Amino acid sequence: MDPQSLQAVLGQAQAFLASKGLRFTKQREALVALIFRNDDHFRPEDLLPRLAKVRGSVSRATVYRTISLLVESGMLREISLGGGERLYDPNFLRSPHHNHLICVDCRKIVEFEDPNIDVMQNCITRRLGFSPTQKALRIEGSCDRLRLLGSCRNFQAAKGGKGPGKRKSVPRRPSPRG
Amino acid sequence: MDPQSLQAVLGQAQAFLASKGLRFTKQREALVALIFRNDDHFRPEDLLPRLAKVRGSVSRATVYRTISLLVESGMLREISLGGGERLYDPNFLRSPHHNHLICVDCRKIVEFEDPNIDVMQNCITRRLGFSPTQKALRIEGSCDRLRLLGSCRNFQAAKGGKGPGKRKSVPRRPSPRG
DNA sequence: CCCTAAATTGATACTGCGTCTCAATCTCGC
DNA sequence: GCGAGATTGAGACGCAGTATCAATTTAGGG
Repeated sequence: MDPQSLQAVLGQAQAFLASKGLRFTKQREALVALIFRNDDHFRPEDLLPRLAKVRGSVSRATVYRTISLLVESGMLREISLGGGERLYDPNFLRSPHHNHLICVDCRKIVEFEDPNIDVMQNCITRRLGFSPTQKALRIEGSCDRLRLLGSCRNFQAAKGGKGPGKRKSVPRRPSPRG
Repeated sequence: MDPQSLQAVLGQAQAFLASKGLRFTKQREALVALIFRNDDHFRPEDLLPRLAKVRGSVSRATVYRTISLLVESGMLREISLGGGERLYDPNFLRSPHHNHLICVDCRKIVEFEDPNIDVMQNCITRRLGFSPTQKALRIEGSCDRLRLLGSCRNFQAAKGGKGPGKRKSVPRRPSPRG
């Protein structure tokens, strides 16, 4: 995200907090800046070490509290992969209608927009007596074509690789087949 | 599930295990019977107390291990709600193509089938270079109409209500707004 | 600038869910 | 009955997230 947009996002967060009589503290500012600096989906736990590098760290409790506020403000949304894993997605500000396609094997996530599926989603939702919320449609698939090109499992490995000590390769897969 | 179908399911489980050189033990049989006796989505932890009533209990580790096997066999599927909550769905044997609509407020789940959305799901999946897996399409909505009729939050309350001591009303909702 | 009320923070304890370990037990085929 | 290998259960363990609470920070009034 370019610096100008980031400023706008910081302003939006500040405005939201102000509207609720809450404060725009240094910790919250640091978190918002970190979250919206790039487009990555993230886990709250991942933010801790990254914060430590930037400023004098922010406590875990504050991270979770701030994320809740951002979700409440609509600036951030939770997306849930399989396996109970949940990530947060900072890209809804730019692209409010996108959905996610997730690879069942490597958990790679691709964002997409599709007006047809939006219509259909609304249709089904209403047919079943629900109200559409413009939220969370998730499709699973297998990116085996990409895997053939070496960009699937390797994609994951590349992200976690050659980093700090703790490298847990493809963490959250049950895979009971010893 | 009628007794005859349940027999068939038990047979299917046994056959799957046999095909892998595994054993159809009393514990596994009890679990399969419990899981497929009715159509409810369930959490593994919920099975423990229910098992205790039926037979001399099965350990937690065995419950999780057996569920993994059933998922591997295709008889059971995981569905993930928001909030990191995951349930298991025993209904794919009967209705292999159904999807889930989930109420963002009360977490009520409605199953539905829709050939159009299946086609579209395949189309999008392929367009993005993935292979369809016939798995997990999840839509979120708000069942506020039902709530007006008193069957949404009350629906949850009714399920947990008037039971044992521990009644945690509408458990897994963050709801940071005091 | 000082003061007070209210919001915020961080350390820590705690919880729930799921996994791992390992010795004891069971089952199958012989 | 025997032995290899599968299975089980108890409990330790780990992780993500929540709750608690004293100490700190901030806004606003005087």
